[in-house]
Amino acid sequence: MSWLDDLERKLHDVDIQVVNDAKSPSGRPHVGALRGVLIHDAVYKFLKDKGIKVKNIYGSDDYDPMDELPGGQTAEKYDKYLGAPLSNVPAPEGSEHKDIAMHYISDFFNIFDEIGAEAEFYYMRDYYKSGFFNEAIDILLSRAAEVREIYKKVSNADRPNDWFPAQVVCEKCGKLGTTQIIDYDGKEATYVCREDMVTWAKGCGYKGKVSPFDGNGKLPYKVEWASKWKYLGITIEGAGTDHNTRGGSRDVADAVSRRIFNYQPPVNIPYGFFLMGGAKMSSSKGIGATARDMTNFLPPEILRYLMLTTQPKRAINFEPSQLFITKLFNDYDKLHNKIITGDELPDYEQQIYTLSNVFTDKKYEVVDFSLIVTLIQLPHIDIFERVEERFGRKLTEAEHKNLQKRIEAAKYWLENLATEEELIQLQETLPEEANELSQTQRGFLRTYAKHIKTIDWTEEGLQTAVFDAARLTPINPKLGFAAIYRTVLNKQQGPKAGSLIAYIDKDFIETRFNELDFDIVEYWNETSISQDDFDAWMRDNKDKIIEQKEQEITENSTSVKEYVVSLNDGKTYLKRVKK
RNA sequence: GAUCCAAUAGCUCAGCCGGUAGAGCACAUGCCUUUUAAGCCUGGGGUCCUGGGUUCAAGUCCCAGUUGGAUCACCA
Repeated sequence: MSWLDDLERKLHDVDIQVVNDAKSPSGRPHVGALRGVLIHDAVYKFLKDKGIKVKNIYGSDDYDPMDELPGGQTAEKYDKYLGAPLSNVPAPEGSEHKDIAMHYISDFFNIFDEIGAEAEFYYMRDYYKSGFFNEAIDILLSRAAEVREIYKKVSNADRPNDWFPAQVVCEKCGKLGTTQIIDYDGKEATYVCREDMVTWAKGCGYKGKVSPFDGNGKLPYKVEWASKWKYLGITIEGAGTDHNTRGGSRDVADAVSRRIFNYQPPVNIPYGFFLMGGAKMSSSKGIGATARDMTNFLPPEILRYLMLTTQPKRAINFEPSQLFITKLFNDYDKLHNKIITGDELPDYEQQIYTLSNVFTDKKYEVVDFSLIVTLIQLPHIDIFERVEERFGRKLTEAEHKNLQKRIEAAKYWLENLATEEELIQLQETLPEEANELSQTQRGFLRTYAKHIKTIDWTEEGLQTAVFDAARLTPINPKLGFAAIYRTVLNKQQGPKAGSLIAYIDKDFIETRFNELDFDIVEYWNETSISQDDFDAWMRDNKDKIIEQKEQEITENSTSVKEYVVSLNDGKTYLKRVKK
């Protein structure tokens, strides 16, 4: 995988590589946040495998000001907290956590385990309150003019001379996002809590003087980023494309890091968004899948595969369609099967696999996802039993677990993502589209309905009967199947016909298959062969024939001769010859 | 306005360090007859967006442009 090899070449010359990523816990993290998690985790695992000393840290930026109302919460309750540090905002009703930052981040951190990501967590509130960033705050406030210059030069943003690169928590209203430090004497900062500081929060107008240290103050995002690099010794940190634009936050942080802290910025891994059906998912609006949704849906190895097989720079365009999901599972399975059969693989494919399949050993057999999707839509089917039947053995523990997770994924997909058309739906009445079936197909349905009266109503029997009926029509079995799916499900394809029919009422099937108008003369026209062709066929098979019957039938002054011929392979063919 | 990403078969895309253009699906032919999103064989189909440059050699590297998507310029 080139991007990892690339990265290895760019590593800083230090004793220990520190990989960092962070999330502001301002809402339920959307699935895009997982891309960062998995990219950084992949880097961590990749370097560790190479014998390079490395640690992976992940921060909760919980001292950031709350800049929007939490999803599903009332303005009444939370308006007054807009602009306050997230760690100081109370959690919503019913939460087991005290503050809203912990409320949101704790479940997100749980996800790490579930998807096999390893990281040491840290919380920015702790760093601020413990004074860890005191030195950074002092340096930045003292050199405010240089920071203003950087803002101007790098992102062409004008910062007035009474703007300082830190904010303090207002002693009166507790807000942080609304305060502007206008002076710093080396010990204390003079600030105003401004009404018009930002659009998303209103300050109280208070003016005061306070020490900006030990949690009283906080650095704004861009310079905070540079401070984290310097004081946490971060050497590798990717970020989404939103940060990576020219003059964007990454550029500002880079400049601050170099010029103020004399620290080489970490190796960057710019990565693209995670798009859902072509649209960017937004956590704030409560639309699109959250990280939690996606983790509940996809098995970890599939999710990891999806995130890692796409080159970081490219956007992942996730579609919840059956086609897309099936392909995703199949792509992974293909790779997995190559691994278990020991095929030669390009290095990067091997790498992706190793980084994707982090939980189980490699020696398990996977069950096709679309098959599972089909089976769980049919009642009374024990999938585990059916799979063991097919494998011809008991499932191993790993296989059982894997299958269980896939069944859950299939259920999730059916319940939350599948469209009407993708569901298997028994048609209560004969679908309109069935009128497009040929007379041959109609004849087949009638033949089949008649044939299954005489057999055991079992999945296998019903499946075999399709082929028997096809020979007796005669019709290409493919078209026969199509006729069944059209009349029963109003689809072109469907689950294995025998299994499907086995779970449907007998009378229903018989009625349905005889329901279409039937023009027997046209049917004969379509299915008849010439006497010569018939004779040729008989010559070809003459050694195999064990029984032969014939009859002539007439309808509307048209006559055909039907030959029913049984061969020694146990199969019976009908040949129809036009008179 | 600036920046980033993309453009390759009908569709979705792969193409790692420059070396005779690939896969899946779709399509077509043939086979098979317990194939139903779970058969098999074979085949057709490409101006690798355009124009220049570097090179013995460019889908790949460089420059300019076209089209589409995204991001930033307030905050994180």
